[in-house]
Amino acid sequence: MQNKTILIVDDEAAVRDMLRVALEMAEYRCIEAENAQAAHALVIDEKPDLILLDWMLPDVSGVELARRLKRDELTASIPIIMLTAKGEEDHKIKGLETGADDYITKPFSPRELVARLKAVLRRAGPSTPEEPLTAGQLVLDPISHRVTIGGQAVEMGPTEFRLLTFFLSHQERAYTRTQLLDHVWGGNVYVEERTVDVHIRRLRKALAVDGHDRFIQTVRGTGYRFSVQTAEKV
Amino acid sequence: MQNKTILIVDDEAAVRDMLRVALEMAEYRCIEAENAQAAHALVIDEKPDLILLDWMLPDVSGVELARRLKRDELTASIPIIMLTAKGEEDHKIKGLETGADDYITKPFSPRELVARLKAVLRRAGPSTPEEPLTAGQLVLDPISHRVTIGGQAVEMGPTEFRLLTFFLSHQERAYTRTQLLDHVWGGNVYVEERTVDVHIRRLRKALAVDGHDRFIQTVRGTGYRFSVQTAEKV
DNA sequence: CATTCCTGTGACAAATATATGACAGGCGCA
DNA sequence: TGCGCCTGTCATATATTTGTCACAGGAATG
Repeated sequence: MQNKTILIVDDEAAVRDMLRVALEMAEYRCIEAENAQAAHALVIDEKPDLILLDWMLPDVSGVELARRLKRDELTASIPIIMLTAKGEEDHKIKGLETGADDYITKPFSPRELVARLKAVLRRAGPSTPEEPLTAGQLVLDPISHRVTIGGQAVEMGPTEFRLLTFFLSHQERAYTRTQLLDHVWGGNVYVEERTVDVHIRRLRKALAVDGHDRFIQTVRGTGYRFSVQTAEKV
Repeated sequence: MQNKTILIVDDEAAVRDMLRVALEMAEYRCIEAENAQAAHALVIDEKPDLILLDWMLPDVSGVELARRLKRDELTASIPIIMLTAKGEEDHKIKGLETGADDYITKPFSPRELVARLKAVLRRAGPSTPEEPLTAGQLVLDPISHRVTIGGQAVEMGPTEFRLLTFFLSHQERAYTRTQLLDHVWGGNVYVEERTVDVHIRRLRKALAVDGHDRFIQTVRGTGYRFSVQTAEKV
């Protein structure tokens, strides 16, 4: 099973750390934000599978953030679990009214957290396959699990497919090998960084329909970047 | 990459040796302590970048030590990885609640150790700035790791990129070669001052899209200055 | 104008980083 | 069990980048 990404939003680093470790033990990948603004950016950027949202945040309240996310077409389908402190129980119902899918009262045991999280994820069902991802002539259809360039089918292995999927949803951005390992392989896997090179090469080879790879640029000293601009330019 | 210092705290010499070997192979500098008291002294004295802390120690328990370190202003920011034995799994999360940033269960592979250690260090480290840096027509986008002048892509090596990044965030100010070495190359590297000249030249060449470099001025007898005013003036 | 500093350049060899081709183990499937 | 496809690692080939030099110009100085 592919790793789910959980976004943790809490202003206390200690709480975030605890949550992160508990979740990573359960094989989830975590990303963190300490305020609503950062959280919003991350939601757009990383498309997490679930959001753990603290009731109280320094800038905008968690409730308000939840409301916004649920109102936005793109983010509405992401389940939200609200974290509330003991005294705030009165707001429970409100929390759910704003669109949260569940709430947990602090303090809670890591076990409980993971259990409820799983429940919410299960309820949300298998994340609906999205729209085809494209880059110029290149089209990746998540539903049929197929890749084509100008209508021409392209074959590749599972890892290359995941890599390409990631690249297509994060174009024009340079990633280090480590970041790619985190995102494509999943946080709790330990492989050599050079392995990324090899898979990049395999992907390039697969995409080089006409003998030229114009999609993946190497960023010397850093890593790689997927970009269609450069690709089309030729 | 600059060498990070890791403090190993474990009462068994054999374990310390193993850890040290694994870490030194990965280019880390190691210091060791076999009890909490010695560990505490070393933390103050050496300011390690990360602490590997055994759960069980002869004097004070590792958990307690972690708690103390995290409570102290000076040491709170140092990441801690807790080492636990197989049977102690239940304690894992408790350990994390006390402030550890990650845990590893013994026995573990050296590779896993190094990987998790890197992950923890990475999380603690600074993150890339998000906003593009600009100077007139010149734009450096840290995200895509690209430089353009009036939309036209500009190629340069990693060092030139770092140099330009520095200049763009410190415009209109003259820097000596030594200062540039400190900021762009990183404090403790030994290279000739004249090396800066060469990189300045390379950067100028890269930026001289139209045949003229108007961005970097020479401050005779001192060093260089990046300024867009002069650049635009033509 | 002669001197003495400084900085600009082009060339290099060594150091690094990346691309490639091969390979053995792991896994699923017939 | 045998076969074929994937994967992660290596060792090796290539490609870039880097730090230094030696030398050419230019600028101050007197």
